[in-house]
Amino acid sequence: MNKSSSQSAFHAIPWTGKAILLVDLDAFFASVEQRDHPDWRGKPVIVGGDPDKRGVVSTASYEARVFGVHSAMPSSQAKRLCPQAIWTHGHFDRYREMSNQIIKILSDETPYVQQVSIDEAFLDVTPTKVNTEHPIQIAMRIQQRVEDLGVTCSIGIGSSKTIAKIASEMDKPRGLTIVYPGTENDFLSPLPVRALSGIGPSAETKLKKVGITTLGQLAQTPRHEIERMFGKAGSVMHIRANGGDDSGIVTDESIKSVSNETSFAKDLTKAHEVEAAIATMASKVGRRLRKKNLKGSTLALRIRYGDRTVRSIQTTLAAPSNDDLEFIPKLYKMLRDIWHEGMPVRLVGVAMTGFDEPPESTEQLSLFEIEDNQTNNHEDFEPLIAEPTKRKKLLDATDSIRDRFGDTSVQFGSEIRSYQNTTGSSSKNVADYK
DNA sequence: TCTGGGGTCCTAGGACCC
DNA sequence: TCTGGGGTCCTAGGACCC
Repeated sequence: MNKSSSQSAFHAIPWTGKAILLVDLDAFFASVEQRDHPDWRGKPVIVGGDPDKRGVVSTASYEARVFGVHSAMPSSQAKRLCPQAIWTHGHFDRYREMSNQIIKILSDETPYVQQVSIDEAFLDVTPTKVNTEHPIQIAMRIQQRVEDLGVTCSIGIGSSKTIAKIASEMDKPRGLTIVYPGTENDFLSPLPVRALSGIGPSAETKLKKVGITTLGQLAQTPRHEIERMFGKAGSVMHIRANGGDDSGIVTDESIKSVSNETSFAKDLTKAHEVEAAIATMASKVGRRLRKKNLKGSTLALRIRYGDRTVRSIQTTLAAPSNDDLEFIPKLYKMLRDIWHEGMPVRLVGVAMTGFDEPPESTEQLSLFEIEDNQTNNHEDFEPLIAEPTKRKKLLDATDSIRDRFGDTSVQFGSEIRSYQNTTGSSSKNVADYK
């Protein structure tokens, strides 16, 4: 990319003050699928759960959106609207990989990159004496480089994160929307309150009851009235509706929780089914914690009942843990506090939070060591897990095997039951694997 | 055959300590 | 002996985001 030549051909109103970009990848998951499957390009593609298993749409390609399909729509409804759509459950490692490549592109422009999700990031590209380039030029170069990777993005440019975010949504896909400093209030005032990040269905309803439907009306309402309705959040939304938002780019966001949850095609009612589901979720959480080298001190269990009401229970562990063999029994105890046999269970979730302790140094076993440590004998299994350091090695080894051969390749007793009960698929235990 | 799964942040009440 | 207040931790629930 030749900066000087593109600069000479570039004419725009000079940018004064802070410049924030919001880069949003267009229909990201579906776009990656179309990139990776050339024959899917130009066709409706839906990434989401099964229509007959209470699934929802994660992302719909623009070709599918023409039929009215959109994110979070029940898959069953999407299927009715667009029966010819190509359906996939998604390949999240692949999306993560693409996302990382794009973050690298953004990091070439500035160190002030804040990734807000797998498909969105803020950048601070405020012109300085050293970096005099116009924000629009930077945005155009980012769009080109992202397209070179085979997906597209929309970008909003403004004087704050709030403005950049809303601007990015004005024109999709491949849009570039600029809100010049000083024009923020004209830009915001006609927009519906829902345009503001932080105002969801609940706040929208509450505001409508007092006659506020636009950001202009929200901005004109005395601050204290909005604070009375929404507390601290109200103060923030009032400031933002008035074009104010001095929040900066946060670059070092550490993980605060790791969770796994699943909804069932049919509600569970039997204790062994619910316990098996909990064990499966817990083992996934444990594995991800170990992968991230994290140990959590607060363990939480979440149940959604047949009537969709939710209950949760959490407990503080005596010592931080990432060992599901250790905390699964605790989850069973917690389960008894919020559920009894016969109550329909629609969803089970397990979460670990409380990562206060600095992560301990990574200690990985090589594949050779794993094979050396691997046992062929089921009788050796129990004594092996009783001793903490050996247990860590066992967990490392099973994690590695799962990485290579998939989740169902290695299962502990409590999990095996879950697969037999819910899917009927065959499974192997550690001892069978070699 | 309506409404997932991964997160973050806030609130409010109770326990406990000083 | 009684009362109070602040700070902090813990817990459950809920709003919101992508």
